Amino acid sequence: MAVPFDPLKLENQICFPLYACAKEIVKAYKPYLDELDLTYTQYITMMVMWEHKELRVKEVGKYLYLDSSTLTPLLKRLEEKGYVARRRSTEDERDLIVSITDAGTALREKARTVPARLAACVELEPQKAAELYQTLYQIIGTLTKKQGKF
Amino acid sequence: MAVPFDPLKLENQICFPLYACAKEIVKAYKPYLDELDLTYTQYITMMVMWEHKELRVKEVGKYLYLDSSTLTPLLKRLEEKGYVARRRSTEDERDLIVSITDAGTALREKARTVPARLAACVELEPQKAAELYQTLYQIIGTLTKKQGKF
DNA sequence: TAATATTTAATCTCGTGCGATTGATTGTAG
DNA sequence: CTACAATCAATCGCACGAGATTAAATATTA
Repeated sequence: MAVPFDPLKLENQICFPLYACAKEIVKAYKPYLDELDLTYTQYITMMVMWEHKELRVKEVGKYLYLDSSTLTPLLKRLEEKGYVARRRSTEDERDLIVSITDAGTALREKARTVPARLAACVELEPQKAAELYQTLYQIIGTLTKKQGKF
Repeated sequence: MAVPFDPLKLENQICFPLYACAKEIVKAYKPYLDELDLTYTQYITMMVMWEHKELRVKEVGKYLYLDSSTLTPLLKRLEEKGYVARRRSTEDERDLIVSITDAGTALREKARTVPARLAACVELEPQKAAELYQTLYQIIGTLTKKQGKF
């Protein structure tokens, strides 16, 4: 008896393992990020700030696929921790400029070992990691093109 | 000049595209799930209920990698919508048994076209989808084994 | 220039998610 | 049998994340 393929079964979903995997990875980061007093979203925000030093909220959002409703409170928390500074642009008062502080730059040193420690947790072969990376960005590209905004 | 590989750059992360991709996919589901008056998490919960008809909260959580702090309010919302029923087990009063209702079963018909419509959005080649599926479950397996609970 | 449209960060509401705790129930060991 | 441990769902606090709206500033157009 052939069992018909059921597209509404959880095990036949491609999106569910993606959703679950993302959650489990964020969970895996937690012990390492706790040492830095950062959540995962704050961590990737700091990554963007470490690289660019100074960005408008809009630009941070473009890198992270997040909008101001998420970023505004998050950046305020990072400001409270002393890792970033927030000020209005003088050229265009609509823009809020986020810049890295010395403490923020210093935090980068503490974070240096995080990627390797996380990678050790995930134990993914380089070949598969590369394929995964390519496929994920392909999907992101397809979806964000359709949804506009990015 | 060789540019040194920087593991703290966003573009060198494997976890970030996973996180971003999961979010974009949930966003892509939205228009289709709006028709069913379900969020994504409610949708996958219904998927589990369509398949198993009756489960303890603990078991639902085992399938979805969620615990009662997320599921209890979510299941109450599904109960309000009339898609599931909640009752205490008589054999073990600690267990709460979730069961699908007729309205919940009927909803499955309305949901039938969702997977195909979403797949059309994502536009992923079957070969890549299969690899992605395998890799994601491999990672989930590695992480959940380490983190216990599952 | 004056009215209108656009852009931007911020705010509000709702629904997850997670860690930690609580309280009730059941299982277990002395 | 009784103290103790384990197992549940539920609750609480906090931090996202998205959609919708707001208010201010800037750009565009009539």
